[in-house]
Amino acid sequence: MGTAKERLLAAAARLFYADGVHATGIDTITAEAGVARKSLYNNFSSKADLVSTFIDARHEEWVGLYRARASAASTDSGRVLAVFDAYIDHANDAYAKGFRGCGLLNAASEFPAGDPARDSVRIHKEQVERLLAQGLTALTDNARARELAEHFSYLVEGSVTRAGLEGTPERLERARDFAAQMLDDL
Amino acid sequence: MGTAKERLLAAAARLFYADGVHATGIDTITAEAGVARKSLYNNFSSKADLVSTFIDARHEEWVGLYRARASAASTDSGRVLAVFDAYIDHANDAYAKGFRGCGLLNAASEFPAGDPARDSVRIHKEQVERLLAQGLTALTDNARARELAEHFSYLVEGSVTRAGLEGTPERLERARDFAAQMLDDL
DNA sequence: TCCGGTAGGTAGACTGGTCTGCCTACTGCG
DNA sequence: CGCAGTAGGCAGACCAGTCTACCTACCGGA
Repeated sequence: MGTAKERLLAAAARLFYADGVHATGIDTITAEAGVARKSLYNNFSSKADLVSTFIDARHEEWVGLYRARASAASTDSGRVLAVFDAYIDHANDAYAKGFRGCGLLNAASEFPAGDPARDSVRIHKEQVERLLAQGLTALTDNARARELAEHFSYLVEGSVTRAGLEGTPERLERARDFAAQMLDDL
Repeated sequence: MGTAKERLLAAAARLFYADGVHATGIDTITAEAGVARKSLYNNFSSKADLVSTFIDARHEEWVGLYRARASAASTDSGRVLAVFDAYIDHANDAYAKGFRGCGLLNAASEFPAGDPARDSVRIHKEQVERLLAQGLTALTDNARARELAEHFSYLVEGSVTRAGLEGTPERLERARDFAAQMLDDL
């Protein structure tokens, strides 16, 4: 069953994603994890600390999905498109209450401007763009790679948002197609 | 000062945008509006009703910004890019606690899958894409117009999300540039 | 081998505060 | 009068977080 900390983090991830951060109470998390409330405060200093850990874990999880896709790709284009694939994998995961878009963007939108949680998500999205740019340098010059990375970032984030509203990964796949066509045209 | 209903809606819009829907209580809204709690329940059947009205009002407000930009545009391309301009206008509005991206997307992300609030926002975003497609039919054939409208929708939604994380409209302007270049290449 | 300390788990009471929503009583105005 | 507003009390639920008390499991030393 894993340690109390692992189970708390897994339960929090499920509930935060499905219902939102503010809508999920401490009692709900401990009940879902099958753990005493004290154990939560033994492992996390506050709910904000749990949220922060959740965001970092989500980030690592996505990077893992991306790396798996990137190392399995056989072409330079494929390695760029691995960013889209990682999001599609994410969308195809089983979600208790349906696909609802990017968990990090959803979490960020619950916090006011200037909140550390928003900064963490901003940095995560900047890293996604950086990974796109790195992949693109194998295909074109540096300036164009940066420009395309920014363009692809908007395609990814926009399509994952639309996909989340509709509950299916279709729009992510469409965005991937657009990106693939642009790579072909290079 | 306007009627109690108007002031409640304006106060709710400010607070929902700045702090989020769940984080904003009834008392905070009535205090911000300078209105008694009873007046809220005289004009809205529940907080959910107020949220629903807020979403509809935001949609109408955005359509107004778009129409102003579209009718001021002198070229077919300009009328397509008016969608980006409407979002940039929106971002440049004065926000009490800073620009935080699209208020409708932020609101939607606070509700679980299947909630009517999410449906309203999904329909809003579909209408934005439809407006893009309508503008694009003046510039290319129908199939390509639909495809480009989808692509531009992702550019808009992705860049407004990134812009919201960073607190400035810069990324929206970059996305507009990308779209403008694609229109030039038609 | 046994003994005692420690770490981390359980259950659940409790505080102080906020949430939505309903209620009464009063006021100003057409 | 009647309506729409005001102020504010109140109920019932939920919130984060603290606390007590008990229960293992393990580990090091006599």
